[in-house]
Amino acid sequence: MQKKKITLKDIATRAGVSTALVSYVMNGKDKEGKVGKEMAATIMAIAKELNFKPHYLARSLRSGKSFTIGLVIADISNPFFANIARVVENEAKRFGYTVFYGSSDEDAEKSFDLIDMLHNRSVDGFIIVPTENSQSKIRSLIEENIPFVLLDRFFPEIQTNYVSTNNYQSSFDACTHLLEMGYKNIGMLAIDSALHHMKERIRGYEDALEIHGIKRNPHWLRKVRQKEVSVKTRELIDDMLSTEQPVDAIIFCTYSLAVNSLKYINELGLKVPDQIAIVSFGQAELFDLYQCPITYIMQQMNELGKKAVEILIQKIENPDTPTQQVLMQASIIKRDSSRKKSNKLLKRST
Amino acid sequence: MQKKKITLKDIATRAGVSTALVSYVMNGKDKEGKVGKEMAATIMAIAKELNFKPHYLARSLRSGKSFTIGLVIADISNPFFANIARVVENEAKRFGYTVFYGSSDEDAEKSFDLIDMLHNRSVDGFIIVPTENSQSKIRSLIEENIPFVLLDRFFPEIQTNYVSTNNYQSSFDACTHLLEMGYKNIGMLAIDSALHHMKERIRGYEDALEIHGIKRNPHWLRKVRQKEVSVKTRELIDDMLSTEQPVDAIIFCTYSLAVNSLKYINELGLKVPDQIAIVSFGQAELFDLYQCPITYIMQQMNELGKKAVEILIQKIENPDTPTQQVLMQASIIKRDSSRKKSNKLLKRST
DNA sequence: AATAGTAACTTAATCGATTAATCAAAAATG
DNA sequence: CATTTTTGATTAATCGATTAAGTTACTATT
Repeated sequence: MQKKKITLKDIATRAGVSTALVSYVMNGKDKEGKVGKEMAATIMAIAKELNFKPHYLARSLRSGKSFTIGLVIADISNPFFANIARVVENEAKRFGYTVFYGSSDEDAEKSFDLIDMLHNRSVDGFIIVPTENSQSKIRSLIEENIPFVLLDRFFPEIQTNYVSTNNYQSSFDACTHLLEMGYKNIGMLAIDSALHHMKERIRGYEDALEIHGIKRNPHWLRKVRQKEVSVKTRELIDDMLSTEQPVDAIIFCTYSLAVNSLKYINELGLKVPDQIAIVSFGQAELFDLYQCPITYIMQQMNELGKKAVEILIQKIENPDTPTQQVLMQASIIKRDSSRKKSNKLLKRST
Repeated sequence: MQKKKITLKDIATRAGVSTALVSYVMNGKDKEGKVGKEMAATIMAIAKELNFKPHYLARSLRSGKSFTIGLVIADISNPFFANIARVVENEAKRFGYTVFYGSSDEDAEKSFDLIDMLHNRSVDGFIIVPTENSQSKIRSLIEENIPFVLLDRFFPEIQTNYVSTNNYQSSFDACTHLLEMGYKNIGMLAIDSALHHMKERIRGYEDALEIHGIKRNPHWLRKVRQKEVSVKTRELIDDMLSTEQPVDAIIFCTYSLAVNSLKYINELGLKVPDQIAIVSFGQAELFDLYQCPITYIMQQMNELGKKAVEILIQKIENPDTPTQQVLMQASIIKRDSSRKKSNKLLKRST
């Protein structure tokens, strides 16, 4: 149809009025008795006819509000975050906000760039899944008074809004569940990271063993740097299995650890759960499709995403809103991969 | 640090010059001898000191270029598209462009909204994975002279830029591969859609059977509407298996069909490939982790994404660039799920 | 009838950056 | 030395929408 964009001015000219009046009508100020009824109707009609769409950049430039929020997630290839992104997007839309997102790939530098880029594009606020070593940036956001909410992870030493999961409890529950199912040598494969949520997952595991009077074995808890997951996972699993007290169950602390490990377990030909029981953090279709369904810790993705959006928008629209910190409970979805330990001994076929 | 944003004006005031000069320096026009050397240096120094970041909205409003592109994908929960999104993002960044994306969830209406929204936010162009029934919108983009490239799918009746895969060939190859491995009753589970790429996948399958002298059985080719995949898949698989000529191999046309079917095949306790061989479109970690590794058709994701970005940016920067249409070859990754058919007959335990 | 009040618009500044047009001063040219 | 060119900088319009402040013209009030 038309080649150039219709502006307020086009409508104003057509109606023989000023752009201001058109703007008022477009923003519904006519309901407040500021604009004549029939004039308002005329303008609305013309706008509809010309298929007017406001120029958001211009609007934002003038008003200082863009009705956009920046979402910085840690890893888009992790289905948990992909889903969170979708929830955040939908929820934000309900409030009239658009979401721009990017993935930091767990790299602090990259997350800084992303935040800067989004900030330069004038987003009104951020929802951030922070990476290791990103405290400085978070602090500078606070100093610059930019509204934001941390999601899934947070820094206990920094006073910020956050929405996260009680990882200590989840991990404690996971380990307890395995113990109750009759497993005794429970291992944990974790990420070697300073991030609090990871430390909590480890602490929960350790405490559960402790409380149930199980003596921890250093071979059972292995950590690997995020970047090395795909190359180091195998040897760590090997190590867990080849100590004189080999593990009979493993808790995977992240989705990527689970993927890599499950692949290796398949290669080794180990039977789950008879030779090795499994509980994993993260959630994915994959867990339904493995040789046997995998027990996992289900976080309240929908609630996490919604709450984060809610808090952020509150903060954007009223900067005086006090800091809010939410820790949600996760539940453990029990499947075959952690079913009651059978008594018959199965030899591993190495 | 500073609370308010630093603008050109701040720098200009500090340097005792006009904003215009600062703008020239910031845009590197000083290299063209338009600006005095030491003045340029001073301005640069001040900009650095104040940590100046240009206000993109203002810049775009004035210049009419935003250096952003809109990516509309069909379904973010499909790992194929999630990966494409990442490739596009990275490639665009190399050219100085930022990508804003959204998922249409295979819904034409939603894709229109997304496109409009992104257009109102002044993206310079689009990369679109079109949905069924979105021809009208595509045509209007052409009329409005908005640069765009269709990705993964296209409409043969509309003359547009596109980057896609030779789906006919891929499908033909997949079916031929199964025949060569000794399977005779080959089924295909497809999406019931008017989209050309789906029709091509079906045609490739049919032609392969035809050419190898296999008489097609209507029970072997079953289609389901996208929205009904999760509820209808089971009965279609049942049907394929319960006809008097039951299938001994199935080709899944999409990732979601594969996920749902594989889940059901697990439930039925069927052994892959002894009781049912499998080849699937799409690619995902899941295929590595199933009861046996799944043979799949690997599209050149990286090349697809890169080429789409390349064509789009060409079109943006030079609107006279002629239409470009690229069809890439896919390759078939052969795994255990389609290994040579064993002779021993296995009875299905229904 | 004079004044206040209000309904319905318009004016014009503004957001921050870009850029065509212009100008002043210095340098080069004949 | 007068004139043209070049260099280096400024002015001011502009992108499209918002919004405080101002202007009419008309109605209501006393």
